[in-house]
Amino acid sequence: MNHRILYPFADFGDAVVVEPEGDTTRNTPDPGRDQDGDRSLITYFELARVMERASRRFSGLLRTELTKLGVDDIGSAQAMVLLVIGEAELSVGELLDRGHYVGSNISYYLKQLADGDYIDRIASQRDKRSARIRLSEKGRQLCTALREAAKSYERALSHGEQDRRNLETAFQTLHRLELVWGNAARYGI
Amino acid sequence: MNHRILYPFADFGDAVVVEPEGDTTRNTPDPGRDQDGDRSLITYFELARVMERASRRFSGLLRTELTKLGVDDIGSAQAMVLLVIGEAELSVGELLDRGHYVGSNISYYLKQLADGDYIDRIASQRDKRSARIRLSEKGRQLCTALREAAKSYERALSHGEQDRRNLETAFQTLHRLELVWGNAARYGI
DNA sequence: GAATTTACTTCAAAAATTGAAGCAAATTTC
DNA sequence: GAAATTTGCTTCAATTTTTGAAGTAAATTC
Repeated sequence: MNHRILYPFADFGDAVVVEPEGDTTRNTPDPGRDQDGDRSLITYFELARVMERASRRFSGLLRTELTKLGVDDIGSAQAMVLLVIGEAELSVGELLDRGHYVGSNISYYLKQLADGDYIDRIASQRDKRSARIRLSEKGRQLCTALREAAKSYERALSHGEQDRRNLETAFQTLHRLELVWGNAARYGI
Repeated sequence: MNHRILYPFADFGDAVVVEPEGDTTRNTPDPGRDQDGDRSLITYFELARVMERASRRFSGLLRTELTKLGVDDIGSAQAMVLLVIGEAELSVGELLDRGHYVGSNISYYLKQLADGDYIDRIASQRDKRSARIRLSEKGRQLCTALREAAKSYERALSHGEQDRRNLETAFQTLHRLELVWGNAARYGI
């Protein structure tokens, strides 16, 4: 199977050969198909785009859930932070590591979460600069409700062994891209 | 292999069983590992988060490239729109479909792209409401430069047969999530 | 030819992001 | 043990992005 030879047809610079392999979702954009009419190709650009779109949909779901729950003082991004915190009790720095957020950004979120009483700040004896953070009862309840809601969405996605593997593959792949792109940004090339 | 029984350990509502299977990138956050200490689990929340982070890194790369190229009148989001347009000549509506953008949003981007002379608007005889859009020479050159740049980043990601398949799996999985989450948002549950 | 629909665009307000600066506690250096 | 530096955040101001409502003009339907 010679794939190198197929590249010239790619709409974007670098592409990846795809075996169509009968899938259930025949609603796929099939990027590249129109260009060469024969073989489907995906690029990092397209992967980046689908990530963005899927993220947006996910935020949309969270927002819908929040609205349903009558929560209107925080948005999906803040809810996401709550979910990241989970049952843990951590400092802002640890949260930063966990979530790969930007410092000033998480401060902004935490302020809103604190204002809405979704989190508690516990002054630490050891280091008075960094308070520890954990969910308040209100925050915990919201998280539980969101997780509960997630379960219902999940039923729409079949949960066979193959699906699990695909999900895992997607996760690992994206994680790798995150690292590579992150390093590329920091150290060039 | 009974996986249903593993769910109770999930930190978030719904999880997916993961076979660690020796991978090269042992920098993985290993979500869930701390909770049960034995098996790694990933959830849709975590997948959504890694999508967001990877998207952010990608935008970062685009921004870096743009800066390198001396482009400072458009950002990564606008550059992405240029890449979506590619060689096509389409109406705003078609672009909307392609990119799954929000109407007012793409108007905003297109205005900036038009102001920067990255795109041409060609009045359509058939329907005077919708002009057709395509890259200007300047826009085309920028796209070419960006695609060229993408190639170098690519080398950091090995391109074996397995990698291709993983990339494809990731794409299909995210696309499916996009659809399901999108439908869920529109029609509830 | 009036009413409705389509295909956008514009606007204003809100939310999110960024980078620089600031600050106080902790640590290191002298 | 005082001064300088570092750490671990927070605050601020400026941008950028997103959203929703309203508007407009052309096309279509009634």
